[in-house]
Amino acid sequence: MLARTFARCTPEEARERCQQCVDRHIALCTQLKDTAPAELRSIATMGVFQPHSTIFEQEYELDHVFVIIDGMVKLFRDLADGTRQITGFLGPGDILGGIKRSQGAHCTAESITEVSVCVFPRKDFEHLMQTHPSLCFMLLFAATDEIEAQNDHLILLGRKRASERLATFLLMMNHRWEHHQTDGVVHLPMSRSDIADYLGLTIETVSRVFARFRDEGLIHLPEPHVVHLENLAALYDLSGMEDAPMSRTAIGL
Amino acid sequence: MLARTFARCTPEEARERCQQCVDRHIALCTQLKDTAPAELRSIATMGVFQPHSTIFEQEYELDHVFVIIDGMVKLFRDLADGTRQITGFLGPGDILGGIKRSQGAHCTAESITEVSVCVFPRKDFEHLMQTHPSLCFMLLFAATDEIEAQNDHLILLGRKRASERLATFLLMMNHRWEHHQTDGVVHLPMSRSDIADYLGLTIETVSRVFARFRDEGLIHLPEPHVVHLENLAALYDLSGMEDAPMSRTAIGL
DNA sequence: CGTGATTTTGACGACACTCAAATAAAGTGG
DNA sequence: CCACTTTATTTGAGTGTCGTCAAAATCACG
Repeated sequence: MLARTFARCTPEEARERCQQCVDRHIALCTQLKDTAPAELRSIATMGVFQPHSTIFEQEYELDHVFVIIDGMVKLFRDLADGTRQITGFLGPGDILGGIKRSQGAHCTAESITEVSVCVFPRKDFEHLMQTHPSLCFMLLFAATDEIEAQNDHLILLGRKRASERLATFLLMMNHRWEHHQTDGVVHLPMSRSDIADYLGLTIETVSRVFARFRDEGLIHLPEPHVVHLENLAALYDLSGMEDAPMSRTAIGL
Repeated sequence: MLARTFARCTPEEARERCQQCVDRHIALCTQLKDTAPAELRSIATMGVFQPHSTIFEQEYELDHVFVIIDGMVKLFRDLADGTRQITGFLGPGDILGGIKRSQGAHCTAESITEVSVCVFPRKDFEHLMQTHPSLCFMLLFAATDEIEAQNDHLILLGRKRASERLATFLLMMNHRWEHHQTDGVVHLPMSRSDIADYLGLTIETVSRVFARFRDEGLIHLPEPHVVHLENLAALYDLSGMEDAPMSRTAIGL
C-alpha cells in the first residue's frame, strides 16, 4: 500500500536533499547534539509522495515516522456521517507518524502538494528515543507545543464566527513555515473544501467570507489559491490574536 | 498568589494520601520503575484546593507540576470578547502544569470540587525527566494520547450538532476516571455554564438538549448534577462513537 | 424562610447550512 | 493551441439550528 504512492529517492538525490535540509535547519536532527544526528541519519531513507496521495490512513497500522522536508500535508478524520474534520496542515520540519502508544493511526495523512520526506522505521526510531534522552525530551516539548496549538484550534471551532476563523487561518498560513518575509503574500495549496473542513464550515461559507474580505479591502485575490493580505491590522483584530503564534514543530499521529 | 487558595497537608495527612494514591494506582509514580518513584516522592508535597480556586492562570508563570489525586479541575481560556472555551476536565491521575517549553501557562486551571494534589517543583521535576528516560518516555506517550483526545474534541466542536455533543460528553463523563461500574449513573460536578463552554454552546442550548434527552427517555435527571443514562445504545448512536474511549492520563498546560 | 444564584422554559432573530445554478479553472484529446 | 469535459469556486435564495433576550422556576445557602 505504501509502495504505490511512495517513491524512494536514489542515493544521490537522498544525499542532496538531506544536505539541503540540514543547511536550512528544517528537521529535528539539526537540533540534536552528539551522535544523535548521525544515528538518525543512519536509519533514515528519503522519499517523495505525489500530490493527493495517502501517507497513512486512520485505523491502519503505523510503522514509520516521517519528517517533512518539503511540501504540505493535511491531517484529517472522516466521520461516519460522511463529514470530515481536518485537524492540521503540516509542512517542512513537521513530524508525522508512529510516535505514540497505540499501533494504529488516529488520523489520515494525505499530501496536498508533492511532499518529500525523511523516513524512519518506527522500531528503530523508538529505540533511538530510549537511548537518546535529548531526542525524547525534544519530542516531548514538541508534543506539548502541539497540545497548545490544538487548544487554539479548539477555541477557533468552539467560540469564533466564520470571519474570525478565516482571519485566524490566513494569519496562521502567513506565519508558519515561511522563514523569510514573503510579507502578506500567502499561497494556499489546499482547496476551499480543505479550508472549510479545517475551520468547521462549508465551502460556500468560506467562499463568501473570502469575497467579503476582498470587497472590504482586507485581502486581494488574484487567483483562488493566492491571497495578498492588504490589512494585517484588521485581520489581527478579527482573529482575536494579539501577536504572531510561536514557531514550533507540529506532530501528526 | 498560590498560597491564598492552596493548603499544604500536614506530614501525616500527606503520608496517608500518598499511600491511598499508590494503593489505587492513580498517579504516574505508580507506573515507574527503579528509583524513580522514590525520587519523585522525595521532591513531592501534598496539598488541597478548595472548590472554585485558581490553580494557575493563563499567561502567568508556571513553576509547579501537579498530579491530581482527587477531585475535578477545569482547564479553560478566557477570550478578549468575554467568551470562554473550556479545553478539558481533569480528574484523578491527570497531570497539570509546567511540562512545557515556555514559562507561562497557556490555560487557566480552576478546581470545580475540592481537589487534592501531589505537587512537584518544576525545576526538580524537569531534572528528574532528564535523569530518568522512562519518566520522559511515559510523559511523551501521555502527551501524544492527549493530542489524540484533543483531536476528538476538535471533531466534536467542528462537526457535531448540539445533541451529538452532549451525548458525547455524557459518555465521556461516564467512562473516564470511574474505575468501575457506577453503571449509567453519572455525577456532573460542573455547572451548565461549564458544560456549555466545553461543548461550544450556550447554557440555554445545553439545558434544552438535556430536557429533550429526558423527554425522549435517553436519560433521567433526578437533579441537575446527576444523570442516569437510560439508553446507552441511543447515546452512542448519537455521539458517533463506536466504543468507549481508551483510558489515558490527561495533561493540562 | 428569604435571598441570590443557577437552571429551565419561551419567543424571536441571525448566522451559517442546504439546495441549486452560474461562473471560472484545470485537465484531455485532437 | 484550441474546443471540450470535468472539477473547483463563486453566487443566490430559502431554511434551520442555535444564539440572544427575557422571564419563570428551581436550587443553594445563610
